[in-house]
Amino acid sequence: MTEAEQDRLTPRQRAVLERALELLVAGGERALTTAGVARAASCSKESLYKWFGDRDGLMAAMIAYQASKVRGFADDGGPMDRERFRAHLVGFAQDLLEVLGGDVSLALNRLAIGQASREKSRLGQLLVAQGRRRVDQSARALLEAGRKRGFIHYTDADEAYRTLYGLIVRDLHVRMLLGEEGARRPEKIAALAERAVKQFFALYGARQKERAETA
Amino acid sequence: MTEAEQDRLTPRQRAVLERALELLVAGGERALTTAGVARAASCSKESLYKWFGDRDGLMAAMIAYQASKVRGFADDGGPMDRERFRAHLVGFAQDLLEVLGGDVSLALNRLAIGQASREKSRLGQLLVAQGRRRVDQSARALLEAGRKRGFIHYTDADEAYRTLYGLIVRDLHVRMLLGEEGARRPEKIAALAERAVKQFFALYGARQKERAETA
DNA sequence: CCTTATCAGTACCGTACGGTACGGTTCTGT
DNA sequence: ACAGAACCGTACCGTACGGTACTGATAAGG
Repeated sequence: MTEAEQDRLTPRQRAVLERALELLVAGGERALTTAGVARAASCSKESLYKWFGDRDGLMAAMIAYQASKVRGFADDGGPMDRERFRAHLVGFAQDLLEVLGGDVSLALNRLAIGQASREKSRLGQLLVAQGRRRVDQSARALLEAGRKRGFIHYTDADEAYRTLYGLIVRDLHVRMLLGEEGARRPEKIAALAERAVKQFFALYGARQKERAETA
Repeated sequence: MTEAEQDRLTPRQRAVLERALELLVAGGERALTTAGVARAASCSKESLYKWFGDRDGLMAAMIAYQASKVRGFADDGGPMDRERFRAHLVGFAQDLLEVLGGDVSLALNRLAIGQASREKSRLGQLLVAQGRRRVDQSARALLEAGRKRGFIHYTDADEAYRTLYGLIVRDLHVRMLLGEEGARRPEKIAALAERAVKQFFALYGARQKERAETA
């Protein structure tokens, strides 16, 4: 489902997708039945099939709809000193941890992972990737802004971003997906973000560039 | 299912679990039907229910059985200079990436993640955690050995290990779980491991301890 | 040879789900 | 006011699955 089709959703359809997402969050994929969605959203199954084609189409629409709500982190382009850049990175880390740990995000990732084995309907995985790309690209833009101003140094932007991602998320995402209780600690997010950014600067800060890059 | 019960499995039952794992790898959870397992393993459904109780018990047995095959990385305790320690870390990183990217591991993780939402049968998640704990503990022992010999420095072993994990795995595990093609690149494992260990030494090497620890 | 236990194979049952069809109602445009 | 579309609620159908019961074959033990 393209972005153009996405905008073509009527408010009614958006409301249906919201209810469907609630069902998915509450009960996992097994709770996402067409009859259940129709009942919860007070619409007919016939309308569901008319709007979304089939169950796979409904799931794809749910993912695309949710992805359309995740906005990137805009680079205001204004003056930015080193401390402001660092604060931006910490903010990115916090937002990332909050997004990944959100109920809807976890439920949709579980759904997409569950569908990953089926040859057909790989759309789910692609659409989740589309949702992630927004976050990724804004983060890459942020890194590039810091590099141009000389706060950090790298030769491979992708490598640098993935390292930042690893330092922030570690194994938290998978553990949250597995339902591990200790993994979701919203009160720890600030400290996790600070530590990750500190480590990232230790690796990619302009004064230590030789240590992180040379292979 | 405890380790003692695990050993009580007959060769016949192990063979059935092997076939069940093959089915799961080939077709995901939807392919793991009781009739399908019985047919593939040439046993009766009645025997399946006698041995494993129900479908959840079968899945738990599969996870426990597979976890029993994942061995940790033994610390030979012998003399170890800095280079040997580094080589051990690189070897751990390679093994970790290979295990996480294995077909059976991915299939079982997808299965456990799919079951995570259901209140009942959280066993799957716990047993996967048990399987991971073997890897975790041996890695922690390796780090501790390096710390005692002064090659690295940290105050919180858990923090250090999680950082190492993040540097090695980054977002590869989730992307592999999502079925992303570009994520599974066995030929890249060696380079990934080298880079991760290099970055880990930059953060936790004994000479740069103040940069990684002080918050 | 007889008994007993185990197990493969099959048939069966209840349930739940995806998808379709239809009657009745509300909204919309003319 | 009227025609047509959109849509809700429900009933329905085919299928697939989890779980159980039954039958027949095999093999060990006396």
